Amino acid sequence: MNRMNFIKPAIPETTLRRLLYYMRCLRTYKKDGVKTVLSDNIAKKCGVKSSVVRKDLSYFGEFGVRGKGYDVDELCHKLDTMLNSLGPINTIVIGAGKLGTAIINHSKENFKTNIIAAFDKNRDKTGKNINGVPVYSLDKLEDIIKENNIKIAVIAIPPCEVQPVVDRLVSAGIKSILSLALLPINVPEGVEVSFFDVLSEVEYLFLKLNFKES
Amino acid sequence: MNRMNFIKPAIPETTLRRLLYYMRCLRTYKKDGVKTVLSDNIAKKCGVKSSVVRKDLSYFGEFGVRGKGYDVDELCHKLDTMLNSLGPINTIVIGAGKLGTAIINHSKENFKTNIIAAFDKNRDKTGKNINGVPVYSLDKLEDIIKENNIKIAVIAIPPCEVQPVVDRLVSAGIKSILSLALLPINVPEGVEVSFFDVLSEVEYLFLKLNFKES
DNA sequence: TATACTATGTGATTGTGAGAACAAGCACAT
DNA sequence: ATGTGCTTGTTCTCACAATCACATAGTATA
Repeated sequence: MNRMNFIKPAIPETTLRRLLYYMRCLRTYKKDGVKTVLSDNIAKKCGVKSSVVRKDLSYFGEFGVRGKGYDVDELCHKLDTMLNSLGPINTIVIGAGKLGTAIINHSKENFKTNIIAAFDKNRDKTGKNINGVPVYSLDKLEDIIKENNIKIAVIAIPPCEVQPVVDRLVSAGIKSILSLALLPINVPEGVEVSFFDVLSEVEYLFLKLNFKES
Repeated sequence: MNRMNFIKPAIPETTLRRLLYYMRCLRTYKKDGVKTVLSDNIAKKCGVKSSVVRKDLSYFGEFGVRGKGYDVDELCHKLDTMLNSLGPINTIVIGAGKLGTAIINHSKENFKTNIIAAFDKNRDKTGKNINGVPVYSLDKLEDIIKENNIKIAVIAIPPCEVQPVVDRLVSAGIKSILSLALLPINVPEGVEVSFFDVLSEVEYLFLKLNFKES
């Protein structure tokens, strides 16, 4: 049954995360000129079971043909349309230093996520462009967020300056913060914070290896 | 009950991940000179329930005093000791380009994760040091992995070159791969792959906002 | 020393996601 | 037209994680 038309169905977070894998996978199939795929093809590529793929897709609709599989172009298109109907993925980056710049440049190779503005307190950074993305003074923060109805912000500034900026982001309407600084930050109910750091991920993998295996 | 001394207890993955948050949180408490914390203090900082904190900690031992809370120094020290007893978190980075270099430099500010070697197929990169980390030719891959008993590798090379390198990593004994390239990769049973990309994370947060809220 | 109070540690319960198995449906051959 | 084979969509079961609630054990105070 197609639940797509209902408002806000309860889709598991794990499903949403895997959906990104599937999309990625489907795009490479499309690029390679593959016409049809089975749930098991996708599953193997993404390292999950085929029943998981089918169940995940079933949250969004019926896309396949029994006995035959999924039409790559069609599935790709339908999922894309569905996601585009949610509006553009607009985001801002706080901090136009090394890390911020790297993220902005990296984003230009990715057509999904739009970084529409960067912010820096440093005078010699503001007013310029980084790969087409304007760098504003932090004074403009609230204005830009409200004008563009931004809900997600990426924070790439030194740890000690994080909390005041977070407070401003929250009161300006930001609902989800991706922090590249490792220290814990305080936000009110309803705002989500995730941390993002390669070395933390390595630490986690390390713990996992040590506490799960044999 | 302290399960630390038993071999490979079944600790939930979610607990392991949160443990990193707690540690991070405890270090800032320590730095701020806070002597004692309650499970609820940690919980609020990390965005979880206090009972979750207590249960998570209980997998590793009894660290608190009823009616009083946790001694910050003591808890910090005990958890650190426990993790150090697992041995050093040694890892290697494949690819000494922009991304690889950034990670290596970043790792120098983090005392937990040791990057002990980098690899690159490019002749003008090999033989040099990046912030103290030697850059080897890819020929040395298997030797270094085996000599140092490396289990985790971070891949920061162009997508098209990923799969052959993965195959070599796996047969050299790598158990966990963190890929910074977005394309799916194939590994045998028992080897885990995670993907890591800021913009994918933004995409995920976006989906989460749209499919979870109100 | 006794009593009230406070916060931990844990057993029990609820909830949620993964995996397996099966029913349903389409294509194609005969 | 009908049957066969194949893969999807879905139900059901199991396992695991989050949450609750309470017993436990310490502190503080009079």
